[in-house]
Amino acid sequence: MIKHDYHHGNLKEEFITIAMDFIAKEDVEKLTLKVLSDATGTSRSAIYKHFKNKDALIETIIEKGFDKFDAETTPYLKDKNKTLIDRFYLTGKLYVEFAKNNPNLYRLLFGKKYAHIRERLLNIKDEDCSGFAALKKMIEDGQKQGILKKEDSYRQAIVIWATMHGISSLIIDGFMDVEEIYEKVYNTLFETLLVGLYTSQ
Amino acid sequence: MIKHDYHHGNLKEEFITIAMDFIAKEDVEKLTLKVLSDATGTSRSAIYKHFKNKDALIETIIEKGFDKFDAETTPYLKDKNKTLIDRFYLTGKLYVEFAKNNPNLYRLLFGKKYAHIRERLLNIKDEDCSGFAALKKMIEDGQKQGILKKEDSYRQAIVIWATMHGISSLIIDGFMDVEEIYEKVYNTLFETLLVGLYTSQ
DNA sequence: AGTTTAAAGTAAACAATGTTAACATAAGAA
DNA sequence: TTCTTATGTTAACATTGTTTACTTTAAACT
Repeated sequence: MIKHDYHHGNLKEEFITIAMDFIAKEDVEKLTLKVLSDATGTSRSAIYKHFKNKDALIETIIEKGFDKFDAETTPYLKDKNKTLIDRFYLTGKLYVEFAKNNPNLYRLLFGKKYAHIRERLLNIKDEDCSGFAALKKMIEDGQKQGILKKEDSYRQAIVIWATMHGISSLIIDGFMDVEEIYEKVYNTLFETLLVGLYTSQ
Repeated sequence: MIKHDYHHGNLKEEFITIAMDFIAKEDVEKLTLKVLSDATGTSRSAIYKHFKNKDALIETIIEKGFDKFDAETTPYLKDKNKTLIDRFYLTGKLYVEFAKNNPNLYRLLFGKKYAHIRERLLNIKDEDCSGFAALKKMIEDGQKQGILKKEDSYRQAIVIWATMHGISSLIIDGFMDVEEIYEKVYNTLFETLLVGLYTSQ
């Protein structure tokens, strides 16, 4: 008598957990429905009782991913015990380290492939777009304190973000021997950015 | 009597042309062998007489892509009629505009998906890696002229590249309303970069 | 010219992919 | 107990890249 184990219990949660764990190790491209069914001991189509389709699972992963991203990169953003410059420096470092430690997830969150899903979930221009909004506020604080040039804070935020995104992408997409030069490059980059945003006011 | 049109003539070249044209419009993910066979009026397996497999075609596309990239982004690099700063400014702009005008190709060249192929074709650290090597030389010129800080030119080149790559990626991967703010963002970014690389020497 | 050979095409089959439809089982409410 | 619904399964589909065996044609060699 074959035991079929119908009614698995918490299969939906298990799919999500397995998918997150998988992406921690391998690219999202390799995450197939077979991977999920094998890992749960179910059939390839079982997932359709819990998600409309594969994209709906990916959407959940992206949501969870942004939660993780926010949790890991924002702790210093509002830390009143640190100077503004330290907060910039440390937050930027957390950003790049998040990408380094979670390359597949970072690409999933910020890449093109699932942009149509991401766009449904967040908009940079929204007030409640936590990370970016907090960065903008920090910049405005810096302007008031006379540390940063009084320019359009949205543009300045984009410039900072673009720089961090650029170095993160180059690292995780295989353009550098990361371990050797990462620290030095980050410091050069941060100094460049800070000085550039500061002077000539 | 069915005319089979055996021996197409220059099928290999046609495959390459069609693939390049396709990528000019749609993402490389959507470039299937069926697209190629339909466009040439051949069968899906015809391509295997001209390329070992699909990756081999992609490799050719990547080679051609880098040729195009170099041709379109390097003209000002060695232009003796312009100041160094103008050369920086204009080259950076050509870089971002290449990405804007060829988003799918840019992603193919600089993304992760085909990094294993790209790595066989070029290495940033090589002397003959035209674009990056030329940038480094330009930076060293700038240092001699006292325009740029005397730091490790490799690191400075990475910082400049990362910044351009970052803004390009954000634009083509759907994080901005490009047309509205592109010019202003680029200028803020360039100024930041230049001032940052200049001062505190 | 006639024959041979190799290049360059085809068609048919494979396994893997996401997805759907029809069916089966188990759990809980009536 | 019976009915309903949630949650599984199996089988089938079209599409993907790829391989194998076969076919046609062009060119090379007597």
